[in-house]
Amino acid sequence: MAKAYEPQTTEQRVYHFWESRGYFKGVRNPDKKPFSIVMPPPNITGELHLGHAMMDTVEDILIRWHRMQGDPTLWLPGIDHAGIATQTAVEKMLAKEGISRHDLGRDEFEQKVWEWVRRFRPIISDQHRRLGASADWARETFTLDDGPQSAVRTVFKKMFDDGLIYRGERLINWCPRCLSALSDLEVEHDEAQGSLWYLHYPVVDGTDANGKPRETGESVIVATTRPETYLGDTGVAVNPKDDRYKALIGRSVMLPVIQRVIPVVGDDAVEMEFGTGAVKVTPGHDPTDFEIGQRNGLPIINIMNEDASINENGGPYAGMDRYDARAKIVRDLEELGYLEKMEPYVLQASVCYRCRTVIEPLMSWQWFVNQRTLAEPAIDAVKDGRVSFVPERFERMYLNWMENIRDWCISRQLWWGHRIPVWYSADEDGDRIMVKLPQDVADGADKPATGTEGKPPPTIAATYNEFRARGVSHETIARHGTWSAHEATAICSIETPTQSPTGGGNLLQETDVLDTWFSSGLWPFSTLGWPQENEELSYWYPTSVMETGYDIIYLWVARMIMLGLYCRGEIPFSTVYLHGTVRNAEGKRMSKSLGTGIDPIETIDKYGADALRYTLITAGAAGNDLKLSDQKLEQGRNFANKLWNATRFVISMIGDAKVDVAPLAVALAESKEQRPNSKLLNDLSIEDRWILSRIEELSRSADVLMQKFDLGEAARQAYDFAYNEFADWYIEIAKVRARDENASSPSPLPVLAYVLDRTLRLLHPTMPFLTEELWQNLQRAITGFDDEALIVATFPKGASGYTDTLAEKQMELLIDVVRAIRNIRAEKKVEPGKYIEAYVIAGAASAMFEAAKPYVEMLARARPLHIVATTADAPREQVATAVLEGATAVVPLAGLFDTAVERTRLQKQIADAEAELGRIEAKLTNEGFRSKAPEKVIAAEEERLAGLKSRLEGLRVTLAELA
RNA sequence: GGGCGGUUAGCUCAGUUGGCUAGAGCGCUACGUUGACAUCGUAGAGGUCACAGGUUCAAGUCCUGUACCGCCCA
Repeated sequence: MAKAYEPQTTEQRVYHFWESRGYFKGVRNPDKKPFSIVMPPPNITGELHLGHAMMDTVEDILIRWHRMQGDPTLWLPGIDHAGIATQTAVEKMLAKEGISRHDLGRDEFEQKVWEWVRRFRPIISDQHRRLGASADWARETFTLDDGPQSAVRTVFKKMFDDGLIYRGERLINWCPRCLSALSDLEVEHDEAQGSLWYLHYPVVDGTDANGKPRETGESVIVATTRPETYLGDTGVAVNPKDDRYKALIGRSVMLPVIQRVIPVVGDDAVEMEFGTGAVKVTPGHDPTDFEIGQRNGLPIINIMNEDASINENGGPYAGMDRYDARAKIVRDLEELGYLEKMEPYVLQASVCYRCRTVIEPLMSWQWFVNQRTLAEPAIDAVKDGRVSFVPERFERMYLNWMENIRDWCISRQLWWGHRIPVWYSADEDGDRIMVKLPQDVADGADKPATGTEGKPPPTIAATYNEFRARGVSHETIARHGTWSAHEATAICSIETPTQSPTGGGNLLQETDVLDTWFSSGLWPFSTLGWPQENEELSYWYPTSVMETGYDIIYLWVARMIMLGLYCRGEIPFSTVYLHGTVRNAEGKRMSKSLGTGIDPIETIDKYGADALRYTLITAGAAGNDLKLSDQKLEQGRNFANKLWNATRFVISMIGDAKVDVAPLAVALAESKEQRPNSKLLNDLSIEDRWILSRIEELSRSADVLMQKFDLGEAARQAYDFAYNEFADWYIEIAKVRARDENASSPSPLPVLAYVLDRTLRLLHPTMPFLTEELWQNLQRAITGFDDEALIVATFPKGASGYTDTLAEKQMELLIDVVRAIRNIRAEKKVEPGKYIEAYVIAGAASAMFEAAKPYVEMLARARPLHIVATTADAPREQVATAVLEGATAVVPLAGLFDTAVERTRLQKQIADAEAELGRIEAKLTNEGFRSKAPEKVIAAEEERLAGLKSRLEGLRVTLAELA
């Protein structure tokens, strides 16, 4: 074995071993309860980031832990087509070649995206493997595979028939760059530095002789961050309680330049403190204004095109981009004296979560899903505990959102995704289908010309029938046109229909695709074959755990619960485990575009996958964000190396011999009934009994922690055990025993091998590569286990009830004595390698110390070491003394002795002990404590009191003798 | 405006259902290559658990309030 652990030469070989032996396959066993996780499908947009590393780590730990318990285990991986994100990514790639999707057209663009998919699928898959993910790769599913396609159409149809899906014209979030609607959840709010403009709207009263509105000379000043939207104003609102404006309600004002006369209305929603207290109302471009408009019967004027340029309703500004129009409008109003002032203002900009473009609220026909009906059972499922969250607090967040849920806009004007399974019959509704066709196609070209410079080609719009009347064929319209048909009859169908129910032909499918999260919401069962009912589905579903980031609790988790209950009447999973966001060392959100990202694969190359996994799982707690840094990764790497070397040492100690660990495994069987004979254990030396007692305790603890999803704490405890107990003490003592030529004590090898074996098992879920490699090396040196690989070896639950209290107490004392002598040596600056004489006044522990004498000598560099029964047997002059509970260490100092220093030492020990004694006595003399505290706690306090008292007495005697 | 968090050692964070002297990693100080490991070892320093009340025999942990910081939803 190499001198240091080399993950680079281990990981991929070990992974291949596992995969080639088929350990990852989910195999049904009707006699056993399954454990299943459906992996959140990473987006096909690119490579995995550390969030995925976190996801893989947590899920793989759970999966491996269950697999090691013999549970039928399925981890089902997948990839998400990620509609808007992938479309954006591919568009960016094409833009580098100077091509836009409009140059290619829908079909050809889609082919480009499929090329992208073929390129990234294997990359993503390999990255999961680098992380050690033991998923069932044969089942890997893509959201656009036939299965999920069929699931999507089936659910859509069911909802359509149930009246839960509807078309409607609503104010929606529109991304002018993606040219698509977004759901509320896909809009993010960024703080941005903007301005607040104060505009004069002249008050008018009737008309003058020329029929023009008559200005009264007064004006109302409104404040706005978006002056260009004044083009769409249909009212001014004031708070009816506002004395300044009360009188204006019912009167009118006139918009400058475009001279539209609009009413002043009263509405409680207007904040009197904001701006001037009078607000312009643009119902067509602001959600709050929309509501004010609805309440006060104000008309809606849409002033923008889909690309956020001003449309024909913008009068002189028509055709300008929204920001150019803003600048021009501000200039014009200023020149005409309508601009009161401008102030800097920090505003909440709503941006597209994919491309960061400022979204535009726009009136638009879209498809929606009614949410209230779906939410109710999903609320119940969490309230009654069928679905629980880890950590628990997310349950409250979930409920809060669910109880205030709003309808979900599911249509997207994209070219990539699940196309809505709705058709229109052109034969029957040809007059109600509005078609847009590229100009040249409408004029008879076979296909649109390329080279549109990133813009949609110029189109002309007409009804379907009008185009047909002009001689354009149905095929041409179907191939090159887009249509909006909200007045036509929607024919919803799972299979692609050839005619309408009433026999109409020339069907045109809805051009919109569905929100990606619609298909994601079906993921826990669409991946298992639904809508086909089959054995796989009935065995693995509902799944056990949904593990993902808390940032998509609404976007995804909530929808899976709603849709799972709706489609199959069953919860999709019983536990939701949410991990936090992995941030960089400065606490910044990692982002490729900002260059603050850390590549998980680079990290693995540098530190090893096990180090990364250990760090991710221990560096924080579930649901909390964590800052990842090189320092933390180093800790993981160092731990891996520590385990490597500890194992290497144990194996080298065993040498060519084969150690039989079976007797120990039997003696420490899980249930008491299986281990009636404890003679084997009783015959072992104290440190053996101690380390065995500790490893069993650790195993029991790990079992409990894992069940509670406390994965980080389980790993931390194993770390502490491996370092502080196994390596620092047990191995160090074993070294002495191994070198003991008299071989007076039994060989430590079986215990070393057994404890190491258990430790590797406990750590396997967290650090799979390293532990498998070490375990297999260890296997070659031992007999007694028939597990074929660690990945499928039994995860220890610990021998129930087995605690060797005496051994634990005595070892603690031994460790304390060694530390006390080391401490005295350090204080006196004794050369580290030099042996010095020492005494241990061991009293009742004399026999133990006598047996352990060689170790104490070696560990404390104390030779000759005298184990004596009473104080009288040890020197009292010129000695340093450490009085412990149960033993006293005495180190003769001769030339190094300094009475004053020793007195100070003793006095400090006394002071500490007295303070402690005071606390305990206060407790024990407290009536309330005596009567109300549990017996166990009282007994423990009494024991401590006794120990402390005798220790104090020893200290006082020693101090007295010193003087 | 509504909801959810956080505040514990110089830094980054753990701390289960309240119960020994509040822990870890990193950093810091001193020493050290004795045949597993310098990706190491030994010894050590370092904390009014944000603040103020309350409940309790007992509070970092439970309750109320305050301050500051953060996230989510409107």
